[in-house]
Amino acid sequence: MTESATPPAQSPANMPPYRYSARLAAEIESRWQDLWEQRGTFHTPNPAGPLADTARLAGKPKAFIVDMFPYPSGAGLHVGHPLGYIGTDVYARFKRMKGFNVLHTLGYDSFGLPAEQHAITTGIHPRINTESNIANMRRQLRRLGLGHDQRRSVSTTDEDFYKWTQWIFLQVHGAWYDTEQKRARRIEELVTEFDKGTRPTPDGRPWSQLTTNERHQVIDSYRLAYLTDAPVNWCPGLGTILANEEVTAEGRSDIGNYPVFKRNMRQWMMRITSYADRLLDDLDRLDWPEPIKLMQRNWIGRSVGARVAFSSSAGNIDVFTTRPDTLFGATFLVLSPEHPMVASLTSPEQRDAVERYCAQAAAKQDSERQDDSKEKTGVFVGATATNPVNGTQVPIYVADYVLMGYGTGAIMAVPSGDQRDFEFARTYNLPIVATAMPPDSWFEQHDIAPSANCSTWPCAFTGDGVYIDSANSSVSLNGLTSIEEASTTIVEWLEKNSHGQGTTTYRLRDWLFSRQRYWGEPFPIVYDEDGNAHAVPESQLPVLLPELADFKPTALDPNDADSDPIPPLARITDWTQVTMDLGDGPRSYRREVNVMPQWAGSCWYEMRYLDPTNDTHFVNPEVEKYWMGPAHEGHTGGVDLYVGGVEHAVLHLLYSRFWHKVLYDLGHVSSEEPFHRLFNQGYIQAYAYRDARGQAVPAAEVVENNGAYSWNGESVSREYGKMGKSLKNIVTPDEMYEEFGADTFRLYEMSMGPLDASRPWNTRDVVGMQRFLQRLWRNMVDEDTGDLIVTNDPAPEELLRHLHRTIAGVEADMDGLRFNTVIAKLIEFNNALTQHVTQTHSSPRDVVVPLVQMLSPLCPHLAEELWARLGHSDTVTYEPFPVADPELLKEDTVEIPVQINGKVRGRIVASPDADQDTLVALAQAVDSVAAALAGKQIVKTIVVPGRMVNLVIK
RNA sequence: GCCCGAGUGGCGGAAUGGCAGACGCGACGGAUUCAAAAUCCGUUGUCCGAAAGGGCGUGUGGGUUCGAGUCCCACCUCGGGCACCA
Repeated sequence: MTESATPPAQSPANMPPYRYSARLAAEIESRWQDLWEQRGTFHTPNPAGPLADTARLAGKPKAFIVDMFPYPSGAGLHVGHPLGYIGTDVYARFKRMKGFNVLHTLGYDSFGLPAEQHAITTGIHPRINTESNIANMRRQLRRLGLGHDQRRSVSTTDEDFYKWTQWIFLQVHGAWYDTEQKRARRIEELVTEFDKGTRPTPDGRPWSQLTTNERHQVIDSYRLAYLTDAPVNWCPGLGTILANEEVTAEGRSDIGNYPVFKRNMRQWMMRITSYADRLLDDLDRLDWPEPIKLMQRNWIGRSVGARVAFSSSAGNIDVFTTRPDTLFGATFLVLSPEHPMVASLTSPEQRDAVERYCAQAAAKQDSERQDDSKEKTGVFVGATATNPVNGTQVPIYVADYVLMGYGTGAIMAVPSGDQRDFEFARTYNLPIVATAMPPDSWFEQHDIAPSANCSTWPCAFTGDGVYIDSANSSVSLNGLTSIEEASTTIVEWLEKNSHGQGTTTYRLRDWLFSRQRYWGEPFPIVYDEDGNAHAVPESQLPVLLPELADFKPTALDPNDADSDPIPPLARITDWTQVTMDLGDGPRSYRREVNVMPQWAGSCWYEMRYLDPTNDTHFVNPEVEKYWMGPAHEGHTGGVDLYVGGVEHAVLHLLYSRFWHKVLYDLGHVSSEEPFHRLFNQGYIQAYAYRDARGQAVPAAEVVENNGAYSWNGESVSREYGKMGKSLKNIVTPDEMYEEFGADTFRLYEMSMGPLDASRPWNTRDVVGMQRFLQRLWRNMVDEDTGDLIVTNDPAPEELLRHLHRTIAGVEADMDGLRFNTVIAKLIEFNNALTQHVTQTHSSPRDVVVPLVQMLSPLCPHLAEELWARLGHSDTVTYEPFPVADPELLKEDTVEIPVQINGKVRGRIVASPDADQDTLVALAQAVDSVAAALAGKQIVKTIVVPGRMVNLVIK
């Protein structure tokens, strides 16, 4: 049997004419999909604007359910792609039946590198490709029966979408971060403060004395979107800047294998670091998976410590440390090779060595420098600095294990308290001084005698110890026992004596926001003759991406590190040069020729679903308030459920939170967070097979025999991972529609396991879900005549009780997105119904109706069909979800296990609320229990009423 | 190296600290059929046993508890994230 073989084709000739087969399913499904579209079944009402229908939303709570929108790939879908979309569709349909006004749709993230790269290889314009890909994906997804409001589907490349991406950029550009109020404010308010003198200008001169250019520069330095020289990966051979992910470990381009150079270039940045604390702290309020929160916390990387000034001949050297308590143990300083003071500190004797070392470091790739398996290297600069706590002269080194981009790019090295410093000190024979006496257990663990003499230590000690040798005339840490206490003490001293201050640094960097590409949103920015950036007025948005026949980047001499990129847009000189009136008459300006990164559109797209055609606002404020809502009890506001892959844990989910907070601060949105509840769906994985030469062979043709795999008689090896064209293991939804129908396919994907777990695809297993639907269909429809076999006779009580147990369980599991156990419960109930139908040849309406209702979120087409056959003229979509009757949930009797010493030895049947004495008496009367008890003494009796009895004997 | 997450039948997976293996696949047996497919019914953790029944079982080793897949400690394996962040 092959792993993913298709079952033998059914023979329609011998099949009963009304069997629920793939053929019948296809007929039902396409009919209902057309009906839904004609009737606008999934059109969701807004409280205002063109989509308003206040009557339909009256009294209903709202549920805004969003999938992470896809990039419209040309490769088409495989069965792994729709997993999350099916999950959200089932949930959305469930919530509709629970009386919620549900908004669910899907847009397309169409700008960016993949589309552009594809265009470059094929020579087809990205717009053409993008549009045909979107059309194809819409077709494939429509066939799945997703209940989306199609009127609200948007694409980030639509002009009336990216108009608002540009508008939001201008909001960010037009804002600054007030560190006192801890929020973004409009740049005009900053100007007012400067003008009034309530806020001093950077150099202290009155605002009125600054020239226009000077004012412009001061204001620009405060903006949340700003220009700066930032190091980038410049690849002249491709004519473009590359993302870190696109550069190989050897420092060459992933595509084309050209050299890549680190260079500073003028780039747009977003001041996300201003929001570091809020992005970190607000995580606590979100209903997100803990691992994702943890990844964001690590990414932001807040570390609390101190800056300490060490004086030197070239001025003060600021170091950052998280362990100010170890200051007395600092025996040398280390500067990053890029540190601006390196040159001025270097002595003439050491100049050659230092320059050589820095040049080597500059030539290295980040990945090389960060390979911590290698030995630490560094060079003495020939100068010393003074430790402010004890006046010690400590040598200054330059070493590439210190990074310029973190803290101050300079550290104080405490070899006794930091493993990296310890290794460096051992390599260069630098002194190691203990400032804390480790506990005896630490010495035992390392098999050495307790001693403060670090010469015997095998490594640094980083825990809590008793402080020693840590005092000067005005402060002493000696005798303290905790890092926290010692740190507080020494920071107070540093601040009092102006040697430093407590401070917090972050691993998070500002966001590099420009790309030297074509397929992205143009910046709404122009430059004047002095090079000052100006915002394009709102009234002139969108700044359209100009049509460009040759959209390829200009390739340059691959080895010329000093060349400059020529972004595609720079070549259209009649576009880049523009005359406009920015309030001081028509002038000539030069447009920004970079474009925004792929992330820009995805930072806010969900809000455009709310009001997709609005041409005066990015979203009508009333509509925004209704769907995104302000925070309330246990809810941060924003999207109610956001489902997508874990790969967006940091970048997209951090950038979008940042933009949302800026919009909140400026009063444009009513919630502080965009996504209240986040759920990461797992991935569908698949087996792939390779022959002896390592070539992938078609997985569908591989034969398994006793755990060995072969293809065409040749033995092949199996691996487990992604589905991919090159692995020849792709299974498409279209194949599943063809063989089983969309409802069976949906059901299988939901039944494979919990939604957040990854699982292997097995086409062989799909048939189980089809059999279930066949049995369910047969329980209501005669396979030979097509007649309904449903009667109005009441169901037997036992079946009714089973139904209500099922309702209660299904409802709870639906709410928790546990669709796999929902399906198990429905199958169990349907199996019980089958027994009844087999005996009576009829199906009681009072259990069939709720069964169809419960099935409808999972298998909407089949449910609609049965619903109509049961005599309803309207869709089942908005029917109330069945409610479990508490009376029918109570059992008259329950079977209870009787344990002897924790092992089951018998069973009793009793009333669920029988008391302890009754249960024990019943238990002792059971033969097997009595036998086990014979001659023994019961020393303890544990009874959980309605659940179990345990007799402890000896 | 550090930080997360996960280990349950032949396979995917179920189990508020209370009958381990729900449900599905596969396999085996039977009904139906000229025959097969499809469909329906039954069996299916493992070992001993003819059976009744019993022993053993949730990665490994300890612990808490009347009772542990579930809680605690240590370890092993796999998956993921970060990676000289001072």
